[in-house]
Amino acid sequence: MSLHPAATRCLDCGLQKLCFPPSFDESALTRISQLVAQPSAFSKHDTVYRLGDPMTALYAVRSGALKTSMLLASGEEQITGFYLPGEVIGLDNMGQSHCASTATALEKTTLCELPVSGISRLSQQLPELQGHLFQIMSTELRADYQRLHLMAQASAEVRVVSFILGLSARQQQRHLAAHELRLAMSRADLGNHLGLALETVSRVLSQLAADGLIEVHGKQLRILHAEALAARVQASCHE
Amino acid sequence: MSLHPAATRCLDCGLQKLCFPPSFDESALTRISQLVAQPSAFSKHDTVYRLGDPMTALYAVRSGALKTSMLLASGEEQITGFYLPGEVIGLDNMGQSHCASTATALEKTTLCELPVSGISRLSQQLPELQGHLFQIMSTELRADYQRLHLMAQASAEVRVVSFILGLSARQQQRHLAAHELRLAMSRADLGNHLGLALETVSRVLSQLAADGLIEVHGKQLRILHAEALAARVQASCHE
DNA sequence: CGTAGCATTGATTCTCTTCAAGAGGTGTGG
DNA sequence: CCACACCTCTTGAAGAGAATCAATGCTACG
Repeated sequence: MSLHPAATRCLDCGLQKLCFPPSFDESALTRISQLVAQPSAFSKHDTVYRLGDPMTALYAVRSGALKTSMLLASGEEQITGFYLPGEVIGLDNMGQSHCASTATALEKTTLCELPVSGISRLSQQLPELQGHLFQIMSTELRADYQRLHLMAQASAEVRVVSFILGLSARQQQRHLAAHELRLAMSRADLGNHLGLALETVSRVLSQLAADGLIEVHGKQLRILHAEALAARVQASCHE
Repeated sequence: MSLHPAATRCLDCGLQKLCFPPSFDESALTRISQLVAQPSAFSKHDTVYRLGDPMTALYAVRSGALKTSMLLASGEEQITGFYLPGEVIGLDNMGQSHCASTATALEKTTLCELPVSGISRLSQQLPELQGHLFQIMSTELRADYQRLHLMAQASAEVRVVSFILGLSARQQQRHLAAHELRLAMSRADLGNHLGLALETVSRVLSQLAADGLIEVHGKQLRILHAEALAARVQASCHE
């Protein structure tokens, strides 16, 4: 048997409400649990899947943090997202035979593996699961549109602030301190993701700190004036 | 032909191969057809759905062209995509009760309406339909990641050239002339979508024309040297 | 034929990138 | 435990590229 049998049961998992909507009943959760293998552990820099790998599963983040990226022919990397506990990675590979992206752990991370074959089969039987999958995929699409807008229109400051506030909101969903963030990724990764040079990211953070809106100590970030930050994002739109 | 009743049967539709993968058999197509209402017609500037509307359907483009956009609180618009015949709009609203985006016709356009309730129900019964939906959603995700990379890293020229080549490829899929494009959208829309000022779009097009790579006459665009264009996109990566 | 909207072109300004140097932190080996 | 090297982050100065402002040209449509 497994080492921590209870931990693999979604019913007992603290992240249940994040992975699945509240509408899921006990029997649905039980059936999903049966698909989930023992959570697997990854260390910093480990890849969960890589560009070109056969697409076998979705993964729900149980602890830690990851980045997903597209590696281009030229060797350039585009970081497409950072993922926290309760979030699902691999959606961009759904329906494909092979992975088009790469997922890399940013720190010690554990993941619940959801085999696609099982998920597809089960979502034939559970309309609410199918609906949920559609929903998280469309949510991902909408989030990307927001980011596209950010990249298209927003200044460096607005991009960074939006990212910080977004991260804060996601932490809050996890019932974690909304004002104490840990930037698991490097400045370079952050810059890549936001379409900025890493120096620019650093400068913006320093400026925000100088203005007394945040405190930064390496990867640790404290939000001092969330409203003032939000105001700066709005400000760029009002003109 | 397109107004003939029989045209609502996917089996008889010339775009069948674009809307659905070849694996769909006759009975599957027939059942999908039964969901599709008579194609509805839209004029330039008509909206198919708007931000906040109840989410009732996906739409397959039958003829014409549309743009989809997110309207932000500030009144700003972010154009998230342009859609051609055989493509499906509304995926970003899947699983949501209300639309988070707006779809606007760029010219005379006809659409096949696919009610979500029917689509959801039918995809419970047809695994290949469910798989296809997952696939087009994930394809949309991957396309957005490409665009994100474009916005994050690429120069104005590369953005415009990538867009042109992408459009050309999509035309080719439709068995249309790959080198004769009609830019149904305005320069402003194009600039918005690519994260550039409309003047910059215009300048880049003029420059490409001056270099003898394309010909531009208003909305009409002819590609003279596809390879040279592709080379310019690559060039920015090799460094 | 004239007007309105869209597109092009030019000049200037500004933001971000790039290049460069130095500081802070971390991990390893002596 | 300290010293050194390595890596990441910060900060500064210069330059490039696109945005903005502004004027003119083109096209379509009543």
